[in-house]
Amino acid sequence: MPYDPSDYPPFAVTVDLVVLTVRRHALCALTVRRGEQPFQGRWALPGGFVRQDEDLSQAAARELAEETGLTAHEPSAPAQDNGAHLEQLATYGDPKRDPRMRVVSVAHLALAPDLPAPRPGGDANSARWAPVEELLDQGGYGRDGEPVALLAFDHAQILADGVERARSKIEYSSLATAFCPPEFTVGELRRVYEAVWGVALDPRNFHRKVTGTPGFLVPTGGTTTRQGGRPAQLFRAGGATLLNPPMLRPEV
Amino acid sequence: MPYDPSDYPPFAVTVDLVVLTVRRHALCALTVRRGEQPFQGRWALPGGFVRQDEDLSQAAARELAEETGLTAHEPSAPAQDNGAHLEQLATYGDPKRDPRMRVVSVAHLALAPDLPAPRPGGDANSARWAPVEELLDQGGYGRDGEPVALLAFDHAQILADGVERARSKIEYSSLATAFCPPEFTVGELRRVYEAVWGVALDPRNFHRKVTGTPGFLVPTGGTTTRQGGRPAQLFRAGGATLLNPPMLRPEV
DNA sequence: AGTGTTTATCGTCAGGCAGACGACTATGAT
DNA sequence: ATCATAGTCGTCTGCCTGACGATAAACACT
Repeated sequence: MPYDPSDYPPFAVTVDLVVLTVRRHALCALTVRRGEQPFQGRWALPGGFVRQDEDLSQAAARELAEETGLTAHEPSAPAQDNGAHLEQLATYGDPKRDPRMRVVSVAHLALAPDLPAPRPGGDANSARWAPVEELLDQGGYGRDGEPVALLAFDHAQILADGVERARSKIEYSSLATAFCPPEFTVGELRRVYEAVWGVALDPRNFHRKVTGTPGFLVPTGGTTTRQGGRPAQLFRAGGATLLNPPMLRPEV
Repeated sequence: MPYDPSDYPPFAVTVDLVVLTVRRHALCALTVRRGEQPFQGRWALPGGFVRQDEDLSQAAARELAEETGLTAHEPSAPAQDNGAHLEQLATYGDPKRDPRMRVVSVAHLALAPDLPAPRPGGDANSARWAPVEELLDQGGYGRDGEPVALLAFDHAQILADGVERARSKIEYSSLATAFCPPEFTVGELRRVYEAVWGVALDPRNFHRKVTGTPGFLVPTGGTTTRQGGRPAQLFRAGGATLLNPPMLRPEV
């Protein structure tokens, strides 16, 4: 297959972001309102064009910073500072996915703690955290009675893929800590799992499991009572990234 | 971030293929010899440009058919006919990955049985199955004494990612059957796991595990003796795609 | 101060599964 | 006939999980 570098079909390449967080016991995704056609006025995932001189991961990190102020770290490093976890998700290139032209979008998945920077997009009117349940439950109505239309383009599919990635990845990795602040309790981590999976977990078995897995949690020595009830130990994420044996997601 | 559809940085988009099979107890990848600059004469992964009117998965399936004659089926469907498993792997877009221009490559992973069509590329001189161990063991020498140079472009990284995907995915899915012919024995399936993981497995525990997992294997009623020794039952891949609990890869 | 509520943490027990490994079976090779 | 090879069935032990009882330490009442 010889090919001429000067004779190839031109594409536009974008990055789209699935930014997830846990708010009020619900898994939420960052959405922005579109200002132009097509899908004007509809909600969409944040994203933008990849520039000529930047890598895909750089473009994703740049878009994430522009939309949330979060800085990203690589998938290999555990979440130690306030940055968000960022990893490539998948690439979407259906010829008809953008009616204007041929656009290939490299979707990325970002996991962030709840509101380290409470300004999604700077313009609060054009960006919001929406429960993924509402976004994926096609044609429902939001809490404010506003009809929740389908996301623009193929973003509902991208979001669904990102949510599924997050749900499965917290099973066998310590990624759930990316949803937590730098210091957190076992109960807070459990509520993350419960929100992402949409199930209730036994607090006693969960506590045994996460504290018994070497390298998962490192006690900081402090305690907190911010959840009410008996004070709980504070932990940081340990160095382990892969959990073996994994957390088991209850079936059904 | 308003953007003008007529004003965007143009990219070339390609698909590259990591085609894996198991030959002679070794995990092998399909490589082709490059005829042009850059990296002329070096081995590379098969691939090519995405056409203006085709989807990414279509482009990958087309390239796979051109190089091997295999037809692909979707990741959701289990391998029932002679086709190969094909799924998207990841996308590589470093600005310098191709010295000539900005190329974004959407890599795909294909798993095929050993030689259903023994013509890799039609031109036997320009394509070959190479053990991934040689390809990833940088700077070694092949069986014929020829120095095994690094793969062209970033293809060593792409191959490593594809191999890692395959290694982890056969843990929790029935994907290992994609390396087997339509009918196979438990022992043949075990040798697939051993080749992909590079470990030895206990035949008795393996047999108990795979025959005891509902939906993994369906007996055809026939037996074979092609491996020597006592005749073995023949199986087809069952409908189950996810194994729960998963196969456990021995550590270290 | 006492009582109830909430959350955290420790313990116990039974069932399931995996690793180690013995035993037996059915072929082909010598 | 004997051996080598590969397949198949069992047994046993240890670990992990799910179910769930019990205790501990805070706060909000009255």
